[in-house]
Amino acid sequence: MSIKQQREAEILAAACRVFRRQGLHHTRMADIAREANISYGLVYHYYKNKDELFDALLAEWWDGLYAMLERDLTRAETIDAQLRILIDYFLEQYEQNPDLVHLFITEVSRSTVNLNPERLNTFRRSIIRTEQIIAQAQADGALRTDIKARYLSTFFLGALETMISTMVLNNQPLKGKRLKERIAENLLAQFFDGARPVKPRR
Amino acid sequence: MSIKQQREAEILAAACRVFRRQGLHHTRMADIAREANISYGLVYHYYKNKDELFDALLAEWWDGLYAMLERDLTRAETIDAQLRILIDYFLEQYEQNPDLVHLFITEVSRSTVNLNPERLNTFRRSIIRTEQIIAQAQADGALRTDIKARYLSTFFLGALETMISTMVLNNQPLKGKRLKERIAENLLAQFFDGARPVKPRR
Amino acid sequence: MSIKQQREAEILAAACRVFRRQGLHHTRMADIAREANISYGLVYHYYKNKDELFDALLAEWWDGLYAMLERDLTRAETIDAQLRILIDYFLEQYEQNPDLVHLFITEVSRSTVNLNPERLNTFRRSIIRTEQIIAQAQADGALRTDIKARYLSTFFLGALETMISTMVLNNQPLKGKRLKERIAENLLAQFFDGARPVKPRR
Amino acid sequence: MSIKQQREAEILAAACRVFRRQGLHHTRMADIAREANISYGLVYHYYKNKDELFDALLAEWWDGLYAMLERDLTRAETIDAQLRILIDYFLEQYEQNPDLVHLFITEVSRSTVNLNPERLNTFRRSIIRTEQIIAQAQADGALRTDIKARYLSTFFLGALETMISTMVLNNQPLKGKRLKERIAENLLAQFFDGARPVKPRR
DNA sequence: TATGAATGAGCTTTCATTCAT
DNA sequence: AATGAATGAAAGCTCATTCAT
Repeated sequence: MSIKQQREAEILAAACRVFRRQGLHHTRMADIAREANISYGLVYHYYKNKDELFDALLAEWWDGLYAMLERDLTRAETIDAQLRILIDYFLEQYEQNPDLVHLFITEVSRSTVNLNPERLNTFRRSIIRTEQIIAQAQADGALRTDIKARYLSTFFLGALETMISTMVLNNQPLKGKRLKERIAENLLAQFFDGARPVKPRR
Repeated sequence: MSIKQQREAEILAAACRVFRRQGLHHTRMADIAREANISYGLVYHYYKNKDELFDALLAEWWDGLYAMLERDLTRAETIDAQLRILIDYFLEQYEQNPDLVHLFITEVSRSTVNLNPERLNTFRRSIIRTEQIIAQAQADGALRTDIKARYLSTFFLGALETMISTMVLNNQPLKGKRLKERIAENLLAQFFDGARPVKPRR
Repeated sequence: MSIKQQREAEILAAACRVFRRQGLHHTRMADIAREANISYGLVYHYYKNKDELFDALLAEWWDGLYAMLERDLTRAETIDAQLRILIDYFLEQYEQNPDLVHLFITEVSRSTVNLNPERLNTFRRSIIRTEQIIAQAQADGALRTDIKARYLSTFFLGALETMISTMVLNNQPLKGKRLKERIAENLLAQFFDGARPVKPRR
Repeated sequence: MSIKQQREAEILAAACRVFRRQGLHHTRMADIAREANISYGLVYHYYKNKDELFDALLAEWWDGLYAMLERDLTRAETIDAQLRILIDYFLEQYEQNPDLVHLFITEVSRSTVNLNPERLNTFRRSIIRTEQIIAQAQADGALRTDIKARYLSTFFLGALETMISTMVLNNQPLKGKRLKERIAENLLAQFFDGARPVKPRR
């Protein structure tokens, strides 16, 4: 990793921490520079402006999400496995980089004003991709068809995202494989089988 | 209704429209004044500053939500009826005042930086109240107990909120009793019975 | 006293109290109205604007001071009696209306920006008048001549004014004839005989 | 002297000039910037706000005054020498930096609203210190004791301050050693020996 | 690469004053 | 006489961004 890349990573990491603490709009370029222990002029040496810095910060997240959707999801065979992959991806991301996920949740997932058109497009494609997976499962007879794929998909993603949000907003760390597994299983159980008292299927 | 109250309502309505169009942070007091066809000094005559104006705007929403929780939810007998009330409340709010719900979704539901402590507290109590309802239903044998009330509650609220969010972010109007009913029923069906192909219960 | 005059007096009294508390430049017209228990629109009914209100407030003080100089001072025979009259006038004014004297000391005596040309003129004439009295006493052989009248006058007025200022700034009330007498006698004693240990004159 | 210190000095000097011309409350930050030939924002780069700028301006004056009191006054042997030092300090300050002394006289010496608590404290200590010197001289038999130290001190400082004020308010420059000496001697002569025609002491 | 001085547009806020009622 | 709604000029202050060094 070159010195330049190192500096860029440092700045991004610093920006991420400050954004989490203060929110995107209450963060000054000077705050980021101070957090990174550099002068604020230098931030501009690496990033053209605040928007570009913010965008660079999201880039890794987006790229990872989209790549995952294309690669892993397509490969998985059952809808159970596919949704599990989706859940695991988010939980792992949160475990590894909670600040970045926090940023996504608070500044992006519910408002599009902060996104440039390209990112917004990636965002929409991700959601549509999930919907397609659901629709395919319906066609395969693996999911009920009396609820539109669009709704099922919304319900699933909403539950997942809110799960993460709750942890984010309460500053809950996500430590340990066991906890992640339980969350994933609970979410899938509710999604597939519902919240009614468990009756042995068949 | 006094002139004062009328003006306050006009300003709040104008603010709501502008906030929706431009987002909280990209809205200037001058924008609100222009939208309300008054001088910007007058906005300050009625509201001390932007934060207080924003807070006043949320107050109706919060007060309505919390009052509903206390009144209607407690009265309803089954968990099905209770959750239906919750869903209906949000859908009706969105139907009647989509801008305000938009504001809630984009500026509040996923970030707490814009909230003063009192509002934040009301917010948290609402979530806890929902959790209590779920827990009670578990105790009554109406909901499965192998998933914590906290998780079930999160999944439900997440699905509901994302449903609304999707409409909000796509600027979908919600017109007509039929559409609201279908959405509510779909959400409840998924939540209670799961996404698996429908097998006749019992 | 007509109702109109009563109202004007009330407003002036209220203004005087607020000016003392907050200073001329930190006082809003609304503050004065609130202190007088009237609407701020009404203040404008009686006084054209803030400057005119301030000027009206000073008018009594000025008029009294100037009249006294013309009337009493001229009549008194010795320089001792004349200066005593001057001192008594200030001390009595302070006793009766400390807020007004406070205003004079803090907002007028050391800065002329707040005065309109007419008032400024009266102010200057008062000082010149005092100087003339001193000069006359010098000519009569009652005061030393090796110090210019201008200086002697300055020293005397400065000592007097600072005496009052000290009481003003420390919020000392001036109650009782005895205290006033002692202050006056001390001031005259120092001015005439100096601060050296008392040696019997003659 | 660093560039930063230079700029700060420039801004202070500019502020001092504008304050003198327009008065503290009629001076805009923009006026100061224009006077210093710098951009508006740069003033804020160096001083947080107008109050802090004003305070920084007074700091030199205060610090000098207080240091002088502690150093020179304590060292001088007779009360004559001590008061002469006090007078000389003010006259020299005025000669060197009339604008700053003007500011002190017009905005500070007669009103405390513009002072922060720390400066106010220093101000009060200076006055008390002078009083102590007078009291000591009384104890030593060098000054009369039938007038309280507090009054003698007030009379002296009042005469001195008004002397300076008169020059300040009339925009009299103070040029030349001779003039300063005469003023000082006159003031001391009046203070010590009084205004009566001179009778040879002893 | 690095600094932070310098800029100024743009925003919030204040408040004297006017005016309809 | 009385009110307080309404106006908008005039400040104060912020901060993204540029630029000389």
